[in-house]
Amino acid sequence: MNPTHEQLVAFVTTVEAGSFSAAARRLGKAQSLVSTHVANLELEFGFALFDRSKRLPVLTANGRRMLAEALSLLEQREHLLGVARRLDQRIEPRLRLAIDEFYPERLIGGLMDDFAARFPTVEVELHFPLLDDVGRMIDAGSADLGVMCRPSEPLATLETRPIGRVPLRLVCGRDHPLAAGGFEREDLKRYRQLIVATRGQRSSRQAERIAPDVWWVESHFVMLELVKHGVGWTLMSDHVIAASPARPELVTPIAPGLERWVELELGWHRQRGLGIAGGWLRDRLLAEALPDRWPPLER
Amino acid sequence: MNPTHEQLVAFVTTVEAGSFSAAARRLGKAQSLVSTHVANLELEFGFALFDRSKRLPVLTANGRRMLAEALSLLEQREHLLGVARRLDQRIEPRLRLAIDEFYPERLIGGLMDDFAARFPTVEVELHFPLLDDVGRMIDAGSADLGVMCRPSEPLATLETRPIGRVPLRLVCGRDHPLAAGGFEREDLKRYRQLIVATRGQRSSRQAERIAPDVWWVESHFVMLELVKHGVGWTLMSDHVIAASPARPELVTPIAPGLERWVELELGWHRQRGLGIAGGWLRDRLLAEALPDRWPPLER
DNA sequence: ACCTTCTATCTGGATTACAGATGGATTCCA
DNA sequence: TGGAATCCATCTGTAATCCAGATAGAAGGT
Repeated sequence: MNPTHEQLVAFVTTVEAGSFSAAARRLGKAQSLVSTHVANLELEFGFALFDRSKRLPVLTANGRRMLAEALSLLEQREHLLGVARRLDQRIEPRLRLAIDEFYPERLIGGLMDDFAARFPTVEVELHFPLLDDVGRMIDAGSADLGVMCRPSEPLATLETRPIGRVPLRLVCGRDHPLAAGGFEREDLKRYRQLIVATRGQRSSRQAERIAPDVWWVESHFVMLELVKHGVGWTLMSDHVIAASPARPELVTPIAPGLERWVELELGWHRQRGLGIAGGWLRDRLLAEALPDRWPPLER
Repeated sequence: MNPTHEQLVAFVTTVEAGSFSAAARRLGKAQSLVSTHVANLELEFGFALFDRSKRLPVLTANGRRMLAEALSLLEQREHLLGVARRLDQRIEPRLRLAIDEFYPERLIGGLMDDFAARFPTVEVELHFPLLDDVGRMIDAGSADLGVMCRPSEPLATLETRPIGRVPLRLVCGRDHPLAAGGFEREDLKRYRQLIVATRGQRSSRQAERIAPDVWWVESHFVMLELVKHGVGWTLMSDHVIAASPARPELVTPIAPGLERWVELELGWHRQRGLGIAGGWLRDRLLAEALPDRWPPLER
């Protein structure tokens, strides 16, 4: 009986993702690889981990029991890697950042300039994921450090610190009924609301909905295009609005009684830890938290 | 950074065995494989685990730190395997026993007869190791269940239960000065003592020495041949004496004040556990412990 | 009924794993 | 001091394994 790390990862990721195909997408592997890894694990163990009578695999009782063991083992392994990483006196060769699009880009520029000067040998990957969750990327090992919106259900494997919040403004098209302002908060419910979210995020984003009529869109830019055309209204941060090609056709009317913001936090893997360069960047990001007061948008 | 299970096993076994070559022998692998596994682990970690300036590798400070992590991880993995094994309702296909030669063979015959009837599909390996330590075999995974002498430094990874003791008799050749009997205990020190032990066991067997002049021999049978020829005397159990081709030329004089015996115990891997068949045999071996009184040797 | 998505199986190419041979160095013993 | 034994690192060749991608069948949703 010799289960491999990859088999255990395939098993655990299948449970978390809900299917072999979703697990494969998350891991960046072929679906057949995940399917085969789990099947081989079941052969080695001598019992089924999943019930496959329906289209989607469902954990068996034994599977639940082994899931607990596998999670524990993978956690222990991350711990070992974390210890090794801390003992490693070298600067890591690569750092992968995942930054939610709500985080203002202008804060990153100067910081990464300093980083480049200090760590010229580190290859940086800068992701602004939307189709993936930042927290899940860190958990899965495809990102080392990330800026994310505070999740409703935080992942236990992440170490997180709050770094501030970004205020959100009401945005609509010039011809939208809300464009002139002078309306009550209740009036917002009469018009369609657009919310940015990926397929897996709808449940966690339900708290953001105000209107009963909601469209979910997987792109900030596309959504603002729709807003420009009067499809509905949304709540968006200044820097995203400023960067949109639709900017000239967008208006941000005063919404009395509507103070909304996005709480952002920095996260990294608790056990895996960070290298020297990653630790430096984390400390800088924590030190330079978001400002409390925001300048008004330039016209 | 993706250390494999085999790399961690090679690392840990090298520490325990004292060298890459000894680890390779213990694992039944090529020396180059162990050497390469550890070297690759060091490349991944980014620091040396061993100091190789002398002929034998010596753990570095970082290596000691990683050893603790690796042992913990391997223990956790054994735990997972143990859980899987207990959930596995099938009878295991193979059971490997390692039995110290001090354990009387005649107690095994009937027991294994019952075992064969009850578990006809289980392939049994029966080892009577001398060049290997029973406890280490279980620890390393090359034996599932074992009968061993109580070690002076028990392995923490083993679950053990005492199963009795085997009395030892003084044995010498017919022409040896001690053959006639009628001597005091102090007289034993005047003659050479022969002790069975492998290379790694001398330190743990020091407690058995009575005479200052000791020969260490790696075979019960060879040792009794030497005793027959008057090279020295030894302490041995009845059943080993009875089975020796040298038996007719050996005598067992009464040694007043010399009560010696070997404490035997049953052991298995704490985390890895045992299957259904192995569990059955363990329970039978525990239930049928060694008798307290021994019949005299037949002439 | 049709489309989308999922799973299990199969194929082929690439990569990896490992045993064994070898040379150089260290250590021990006579 | 010299020879033998043992150890380690490197190299080679063979075999086995790994994985992506294609495919067919089934489940589920609209």
